Parts: sequence; C-alpha cells; structure tokens
Amino acid sequence: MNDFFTPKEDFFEQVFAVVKLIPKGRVTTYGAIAEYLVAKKSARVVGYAMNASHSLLDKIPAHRVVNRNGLLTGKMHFATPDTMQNLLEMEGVVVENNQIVDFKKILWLPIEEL
DNA sequence: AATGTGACATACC
DNA sequence: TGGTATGCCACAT
Repeated sequence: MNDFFTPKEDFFEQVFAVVKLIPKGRVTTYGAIAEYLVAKKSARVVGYAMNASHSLLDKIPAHRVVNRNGLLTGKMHFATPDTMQNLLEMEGVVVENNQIVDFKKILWLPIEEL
C-alpha cells in the first residue's frame, strides 16, 4: 500500500531490521537471517547488506553477525580487524581465534525468536 | 543492458 | 579432514 514510510522493500532494509533486533550478547549468522527472510539461498546478499551498512547512518551491529562457523569473517571490513572481536567481547561474547566460543549457545535465531 | 562482485553456504574430491 | 569449486541472488559499476 503506502510506501510513504516504506523505505523500500530492499533486502537490505529487512536485513538491517533483523540485525538491529539482535539482543546484546547474542550473535546470528548470515544464513539464519537469510532463512528468516525466506531467501536462504541469498546468504551472500545478507553479507553484502552489511557492507552497505557503512553508508547508513543507522547503527548496524554487524559484529553480531558471523558466518555459519561462528567465525568473524567480516572482521577485516571494520575499521580495524580487531574492532569486531573487541565489540563482541565488550558485550560479553567470548571470542577465541576469531571464532565465537559457545557459538551455538549464544546463537540467536530470528526465525525462532520472532 | 550486461558483466562483475561478494561480510555465505553447500557439494565435491 | 580440509581445500577447491560452484551456486546463489541482489547490488555496484
């Protein structure tokens, strides 16, 4: 209907919306978001959205989004490679060797929580 | 309009 | 058991 308040149904907006809903101290995966958006095939696009988050004024906790292995693959895209891990640890997430400890425990799945 | 790219995921060897 | 290859789909150029 009205697209006045609808920024666009771009995949990005949906991805950002979910990422911003990630509770502090929790993490999620690209595949989980993509799956929540019924586009699990487009997991790459989810990551691509994160790349675009740099241009947005919205604060996207991209550091809470990791790959399926719980590995901080996107750390290199932050200001510094240490930024991502630092932010996670600051929120209580234990990261070791660029990998999240007890990843499955703190994994937050929007498809289940929402 | 077409080609290239990528912060993933899965399959195969 | 781990690296290589391909698929995937939306955005950028």
